[in-house]
Amino acid sequence: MALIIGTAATPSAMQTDAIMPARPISPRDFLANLPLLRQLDSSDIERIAAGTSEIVAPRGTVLFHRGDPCRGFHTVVYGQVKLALQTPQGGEKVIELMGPGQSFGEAVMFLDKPYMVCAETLTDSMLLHVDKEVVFSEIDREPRFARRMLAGLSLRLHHLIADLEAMSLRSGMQRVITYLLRDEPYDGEAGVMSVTLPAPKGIVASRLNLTQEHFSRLLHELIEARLIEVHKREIRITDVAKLRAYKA
Amino acid sequence: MALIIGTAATPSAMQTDAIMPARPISPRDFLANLPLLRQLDSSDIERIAAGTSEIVAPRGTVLFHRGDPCRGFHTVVYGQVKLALQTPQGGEKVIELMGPGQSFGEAVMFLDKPYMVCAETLTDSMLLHVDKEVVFSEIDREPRFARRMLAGLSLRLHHLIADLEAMSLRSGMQRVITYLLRDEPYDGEAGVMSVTLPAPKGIVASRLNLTQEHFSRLLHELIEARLIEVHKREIRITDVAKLRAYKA
DNA sequence: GATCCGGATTGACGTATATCAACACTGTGC
DNA sequence: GCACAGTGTTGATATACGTCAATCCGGATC
Repeated sequence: MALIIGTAATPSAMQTDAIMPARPISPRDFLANLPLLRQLDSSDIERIAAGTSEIVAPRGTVLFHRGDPCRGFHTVVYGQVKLALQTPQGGEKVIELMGPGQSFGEAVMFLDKPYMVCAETLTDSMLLHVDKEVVFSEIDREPRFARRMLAGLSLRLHHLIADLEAMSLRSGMQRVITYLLRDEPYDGEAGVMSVTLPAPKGIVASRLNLTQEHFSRLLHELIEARLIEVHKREIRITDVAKLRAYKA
Repeated sequence: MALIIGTAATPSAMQTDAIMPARPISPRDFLANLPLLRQLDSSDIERIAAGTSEIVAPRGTVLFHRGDPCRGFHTVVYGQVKLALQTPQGGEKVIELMGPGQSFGEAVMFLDKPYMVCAETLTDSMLLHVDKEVVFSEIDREPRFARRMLAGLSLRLHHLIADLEAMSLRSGMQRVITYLLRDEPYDGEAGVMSVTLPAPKGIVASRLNLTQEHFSRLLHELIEARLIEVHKREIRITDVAKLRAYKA
């Protein structure tokens, strides 16, 4: 049953509300199925599990603030976590939404700097926290793990650059469209599809660097143009190709 | 003499025009003094040097385009390289300016994806290119190297998030000010200081996500407010504390 | 049902920043 | 000295977006 949770990694497949597994799974099983740790042998997993602690966090829990020191990395078992930047004036900008199977905080772990972002649960959640010490010693012990870690960080960097690109040289409308289409193969003939926003519209808007109001208007422009239909967080795309081409 | 080149790593210390060392240095010496590779023993350096090639590139050379496959990473010996995103419509956004001692392209190396950015020399430059194969085998051989690499990528990620933050929740003016003050200790009593823009104003503007025109206007607003003086690329800051506080 | 609440929408308005176009400066080659 | 190219400035105008404030809607709660 660990598989059910361990593999639901794509954002669009993320459940909106926290779902407890029918039977509780062991941290060990969960760790062993993480992309980062798969293909390590069980003695390695055992060592890592020794440095791992469970965190049960109700909705609205702040896991860490900007400025807190970093003692390891987190991974989501179930629930959803928002990573966000905050301004002194109380504004906030969502960097990323993390769901089951995803992990965060690896990068700061390797630096002697405090967190830059703040992490808060959006739903009741459970996470695992892996101490940096066991990560470091595992890197020394197992080069394959180091390579996985390197690949993981690289991927994060890649996404961050994609975001930077989106924000600096694409319009709000273009950002919305590519967000809706993000895990759609470019030549997919599908025509129609459906996506579910992983969080309230205000949060998604911030993730896209828009105000809630502007996001709302953009969606309605797309509805107006008969390209999508919106019910609550469910968005039906009636013509993928036309949507992709809209004002592009 | 390798030290002279190998240590000039901070952007503000970067020379505007390419300066050839009085005596040419060996790639080996240069590699050995790179932050990434320091404290590796000479046999390691030797192996890496074996996978390294020299690149002499006159101003305006495109080292790689977006979409090109990645065969290793680059490091600047002398000169200056611009990393930029490009829009289909011919627009471009400078991500980073790289000077002597800095390296780029490590992240893509670990992914099976093509470059997202384009790299072009802004001055006559010389670089070293290190093949990914020797990097991978060195990771397997020497965990300290893996950790350095991890730290390097993490730092890059950290900067990228700082950029994202600047672009999404700071005004153009604030971006200019923090750019000017970027390697100034926060409690520095210095009062006055002087920085030299590493590239033509249009390039720096793009780096800050501004148009050249807007950048020009912002600088003139600061001149008007008697906070800075500008001669060509040289900027004298007459009151660091006041500048930092300006419209903050 | 009445009330309340968070989330979402809608409208009127303001503004930071881009765009377009003209021009000024500075050095270089002839 | 003159032409020229690269760079930077300045002004007029446009616009994509944010801000503020007034609802509105659907679901809990009593």
